[in-house]
Amino acid sequence: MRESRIQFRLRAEKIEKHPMTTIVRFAPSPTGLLHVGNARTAILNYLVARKDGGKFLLRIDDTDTERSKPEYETAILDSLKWLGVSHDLFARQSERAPAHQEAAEKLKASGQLYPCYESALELDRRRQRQIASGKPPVYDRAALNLTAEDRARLEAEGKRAHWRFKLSQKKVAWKDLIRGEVEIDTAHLSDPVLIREDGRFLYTLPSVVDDIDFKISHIIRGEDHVTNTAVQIEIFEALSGSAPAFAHHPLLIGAGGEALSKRLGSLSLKLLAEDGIEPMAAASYLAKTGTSDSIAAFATMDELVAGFAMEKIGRAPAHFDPAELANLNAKLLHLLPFAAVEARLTEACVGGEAFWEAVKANLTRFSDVKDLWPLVVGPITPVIEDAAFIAAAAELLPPEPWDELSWGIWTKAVAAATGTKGKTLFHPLRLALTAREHGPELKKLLPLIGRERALARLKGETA
RNA sequence: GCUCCCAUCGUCUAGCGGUUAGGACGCGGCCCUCUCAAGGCUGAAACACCGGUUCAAUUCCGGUUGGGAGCGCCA
Repeated sequence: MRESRIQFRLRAEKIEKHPMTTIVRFAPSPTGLLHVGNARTAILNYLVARKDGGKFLLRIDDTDTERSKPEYETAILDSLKWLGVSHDLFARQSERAPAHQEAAEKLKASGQLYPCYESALELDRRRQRQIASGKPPVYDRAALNLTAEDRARLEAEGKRAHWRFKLSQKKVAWKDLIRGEVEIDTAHLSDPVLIREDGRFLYTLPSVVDDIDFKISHIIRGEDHVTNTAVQIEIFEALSGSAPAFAHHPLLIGAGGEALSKRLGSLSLKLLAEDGIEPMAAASYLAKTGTSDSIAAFATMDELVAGFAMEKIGRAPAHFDPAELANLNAKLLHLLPFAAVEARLTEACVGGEAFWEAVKANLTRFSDVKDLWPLVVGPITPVIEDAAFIAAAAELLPPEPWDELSWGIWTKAVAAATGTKGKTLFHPLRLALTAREHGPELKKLLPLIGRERALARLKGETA
């Protein structure tokens, strides 16, 4: 009896926990480049999908035909690919007009979508007036009082209607996966325009229709959408009788506390890539900032998936600091094994495993390997300040084969012969061999340089 | 102007009435070391303010201040 009840409880919890398969979506509008704020939303969605074994829909929200550009869509796709956020499903809102139309007809039939005839200019003036007199700029629903005759007259005058969704003017509440209980009073909101005067849809209705048709289980987006969510829940309910789960994450703000805006073109992923930021450094930073986890470099998405939990996301805006990302980038490079970069080293026409192991701790960005490679293969024009000392050192260069011990053997011999030690011993050798004050450890570099080339440099030749 | 959210080291945060207020990044020092890194050890660094409630507030409540967001025929 007791046992069976526990079993029942367990089963019930399981069902409740996984009522359906997780399907999330990331829905950028192709009106600009993907920036770090969008990318964070994309990653969060991706991690949820991966963690739950669900699916990730990439949806291009291109209902604004004036501002949407195919080249932006391409750029967004490229950026997501670079980031390592892959999608299972793909859709473009512009291609789903019939479904949107059908939904609109349904709402018109039920009287929840009503025609309005005010001009944009008129509405704008009205808003100004409301704000000036200290009132919230909310649409007064004047069009709701229009009779059939009024409408016929306006139409006859050549006026075309735009259509608004009739809000319940009640409180809409949901349990936000990040913010907890949220309650929005739609009485404080304007009835949203769903269809423009020219017949094109605004983003609100297509978004809901597509979320329903693609069986989206969780809508995870920035907190700039919370009031939209109240509106959209009402549309969800009008159309399908239920709404998905919602999670609104805090927005990213600039290192100095200023707003991050896509429209200002700030901090696009494209720019980060050009700056030599590793995709996984960006992904690690964006997945971890604003969470209770330490911000650290992770080499694979799998690790980020393993550590992900919605509960770890905070409720306050997080600062995005490019300097911190650059630092994380270096950290990531330092922990990458040769196998992870082999192809890229080949592509960059630089050395293999020994070279990577010798220089990786000195990298801030991957492209630094190109600057370091000449230390090994030349040409390097040596800097020799004390010719006699260097000549003496050259005489003592041990015979090959060389390994990491060769450096020690050689420098001990030089020390014994010349009576120098410490910096006065090593500094001239470094300058002669690499022409630089600083650089990777010479015990690792020397075998790579090789005896012939080392000797040439010690003789003052460019090699 | 109105509505909503937030407030702990410089940054990301842990804390859920009694703690030497913990960790991570960054910063300083020491060690290692030919240098710069890397690595090891170590140090400095925070409860925004004012009122309540309470034996006791970082923690609960109210206000102030500060920050974020929304109020489009944008998304």
